[in-house]
Amino acid sequence: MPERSILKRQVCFSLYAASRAATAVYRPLLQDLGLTYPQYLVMLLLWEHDGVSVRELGEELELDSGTLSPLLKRLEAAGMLERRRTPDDERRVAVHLTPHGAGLREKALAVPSHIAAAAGLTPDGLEQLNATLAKVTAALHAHAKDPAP
Amino acid sequence: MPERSILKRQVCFSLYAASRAATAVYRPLLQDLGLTYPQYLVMLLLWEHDGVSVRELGEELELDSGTLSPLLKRLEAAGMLERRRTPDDERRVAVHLTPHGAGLREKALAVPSHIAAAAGLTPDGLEQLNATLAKVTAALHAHAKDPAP
DNA sequence: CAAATTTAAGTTGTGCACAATTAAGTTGTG
DNA sequence: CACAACTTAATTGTGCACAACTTAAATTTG
Repeated sequence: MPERSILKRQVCFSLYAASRAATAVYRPLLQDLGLTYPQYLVMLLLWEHDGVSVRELGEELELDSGTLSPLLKRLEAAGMLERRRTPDDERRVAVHLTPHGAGLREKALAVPSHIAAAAGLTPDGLEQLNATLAKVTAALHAHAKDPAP
Repeated sequence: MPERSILKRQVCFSLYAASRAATAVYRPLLQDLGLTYPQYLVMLLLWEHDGVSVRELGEELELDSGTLSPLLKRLEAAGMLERRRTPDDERRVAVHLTPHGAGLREKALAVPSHIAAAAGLTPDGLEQLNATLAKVTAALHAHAKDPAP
């Protein structure tokens, strides 16, 4: 029978612990860029597609405006982006990179390989873990919406 | 080549998203017990071994006193536990369940099976994911301590 | 077209995480 | 024994997450 502690037997704790451990590896790397991990995720999206709306960011990150609004405000205060209401739909706020924010991309390119190495998995193992996690997340989301039987 | 977004290709985002999705499934179940997910983790440890110290809780959960002290204070205020400095070493604080806290265990027994079902994995798949995550977390921790080459 | 509904973003309040610091107790060493 | 080094908790301050609510704009509908 498993000798592991009550926590180590629970896959949800493993997720929780792994997620925090990954963020901890990111932290010093991102600190050099002046970013936190959630801020880095926002910047990744903006580097790919400048000018997305707060709603679109929230959809990709699975975060609501209660989290994103203050986060974007901080990034704006740091001079990395600007928020502008879109003229065609005054409800929406489009997020645009400043030159400083756009320039940070170069320095951020080295980050992912660092993390991949730290995880101690082969590229194949990483890919497989990623696929499993995507599947689990989708199943959990489906369940959260309709916590049926 | 992969059509997935910049985020979905990153295993760390998958971890972050999966962890939050799992917590979201826990939330309504634990709300019935008057617990948050981190509080539930603490209670799991106490149900297994009453009277552990704050340091030991922190070691198991990989959390420091900056997180645990206020969390325990809230559980104490809710009447679930008591904190007592140990006589043999006045630095340590032992955490003891109250009858109410101990009694909650029965109601919490149904929780894990709910989550396992929601994750949409076979028991085998869960076990394997758990093992992979444990391995990754250990590798990440090792790297965090010594961010060498 | 006016009222009701829906959508987008922001605000407020609670509870983690975590860095940095503080305070008090214990241990080790000269 | 004295006192430096270490250990344990708690505190302070920042930044997420997330629920609940507010405000304003757009859309739907009677």
